[in-house]
Amino acid sequence: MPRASTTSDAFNAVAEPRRREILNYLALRERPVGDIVLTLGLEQPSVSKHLRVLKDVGLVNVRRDGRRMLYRTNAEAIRPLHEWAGTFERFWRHQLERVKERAESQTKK
Amino acid sequence: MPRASTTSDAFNAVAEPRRREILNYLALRERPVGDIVLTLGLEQPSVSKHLRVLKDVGLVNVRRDGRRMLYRTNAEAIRPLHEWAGTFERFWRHQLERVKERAESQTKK
DNA sequence: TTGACATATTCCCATATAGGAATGTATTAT
DNA sequence: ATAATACATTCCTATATGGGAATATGTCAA
Repeated sequence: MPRASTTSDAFNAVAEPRRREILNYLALRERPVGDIVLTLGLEQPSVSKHLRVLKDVGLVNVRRDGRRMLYRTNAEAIRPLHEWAGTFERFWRHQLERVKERAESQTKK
Repeated sequence: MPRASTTSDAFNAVAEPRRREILNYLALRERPVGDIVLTLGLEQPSVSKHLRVLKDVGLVNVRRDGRRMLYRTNAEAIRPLHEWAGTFERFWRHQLERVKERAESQTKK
């Protein structure tokens, strides 16, 4: 069995660094494909393919404006990721405390 | 060019749902491989391979205990994911507000 | 209509996978 | 020493990938 498709969920879609960059870029406001190409320095077909993946998992929305397509990040679709990662917050806090405690006991010595 | 390796970073490593389950299971306390096998109902070699990936990207720590290997989630390694996703929080808040506003104006009508 | 512009799709390919099966390795118990 | 236990690794295979190049589609302008 190969890896799950990039379009199977948000986790797989954002595993690709360029797609994360695109999401960052499109978070503030909608942009045409050409702007992404220029700003991120990728090939146009490459950008279109990444956008296809992002659209398929609902991470971006699109609308047509003349001959341009305006894409925008759908932040809501990133929440599941944030929430899953957030369940570990209390654990890394504990870990940091223990590191601190050790550092303090070292200083006393 | 194929997809980046699962061991290239935390984003790629956690794209696999079983690996996320393993991280959840190992968050509270360290556990031997056999416990993961029984609890998650996976094949032992499969679990070992997933653990290898998680270890390579620093998402779990290991120590030997006799003939058992005790694994534990390193929550700290999940933070980058949480932080990246967190940068979108203000955007989904805005979106929710707009949804609320629309719902309210609908109610008035 | 024809051309220019903006974007999407297709074709090609090398590569990393996840699972299954079989086997290897390390440690303890007898 | 030998067997049993607990994990790890290797070999196999089908499949999805991302980039590059070429081409297709859709929309506006003259």
